[in-house]
Amino acid sequence: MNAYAYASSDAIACLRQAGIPVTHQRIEIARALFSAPVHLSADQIWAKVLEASPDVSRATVYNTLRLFSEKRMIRELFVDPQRVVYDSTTTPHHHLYNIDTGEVRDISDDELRVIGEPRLPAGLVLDEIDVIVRVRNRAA
Amino acid sequence: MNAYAYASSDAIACLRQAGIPVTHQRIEIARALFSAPVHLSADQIWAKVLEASPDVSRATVYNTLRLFSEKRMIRELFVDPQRVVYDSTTTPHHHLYNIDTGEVRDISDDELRVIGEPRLPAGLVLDEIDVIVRVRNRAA
DNA sequence: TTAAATGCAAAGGTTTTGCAACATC
DNA sequence: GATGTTGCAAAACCTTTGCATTTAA
Repeated sequence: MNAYAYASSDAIACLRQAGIPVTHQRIEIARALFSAPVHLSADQIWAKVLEASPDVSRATVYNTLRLFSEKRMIRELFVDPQRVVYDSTTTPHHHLYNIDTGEVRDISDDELRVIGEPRLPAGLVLDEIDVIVRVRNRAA
Repeated sequence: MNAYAYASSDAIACLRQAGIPVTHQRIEIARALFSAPVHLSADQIWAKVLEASPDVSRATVYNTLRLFSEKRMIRELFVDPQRVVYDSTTTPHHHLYNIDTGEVRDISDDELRVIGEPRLPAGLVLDEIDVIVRVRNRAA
């Protein structure tokens, strides 16, 4: 047992609901993500997982994060071209990205709202709308 | 001379206005970008440049695109984690990204509007707001 | 002439992949 | 026992960097 607020049993239920076969590694990755709202890179999540369970490989973390994204358990953020950030919150909201520090913060859906319906060309289906507010530290 | 609608003299004027020293390579890269509105990756732009001028290196294209972005002559789009797309249009607008094909299209500013002012934490300055509408081909 | 830009090739970092070993049901 | 998952290491990918050479003003 470790100090996570999110228990293994919760993770197992979550995986089952998503239709993902349960494994020890997937449980630990889910716990690293869902114990609290996080915005982390794959390697940061790997580091967190290793603290609780040293026998999880980097490749498994990368592949599992992709799987979780496909199942809509988490959201991929492309804030920086060289590193994907995973967001453990999937309810609709937007993001504030600090270019100087790399920090990602959530913006609530009612603080910033997207108005209008994009005319989708025929044969296309909406997947999601990403709004990223990029900020810098004062004095660029 | 080649078939570009955007002449070398236009490119030279554009570079001078941005405060960038004029070189043969930068002229060709500007012509590849500004002859028509484009959404292209660095390698795609390199390929276009090579058609007109075979003596431009890949590194110069990458470095020049970063320079142009810093000078706000073009805009960097992070639609996909493994490839930056450069947008030759800098007036405010949003983007439609086809996940299946990789295609990027512009959405006019009045078709989709962002309402609200994000509360910026003290010491932070707004850089820009990116709105990316992600779509798929029907039947995922 | 002199500072700056370029080209080449190598390094850098993140992510994916192939295949044997393993765990789960 | 059968199918799917994992681990390892290597490969793949895009992008940046160091340094000698060349170019532009």
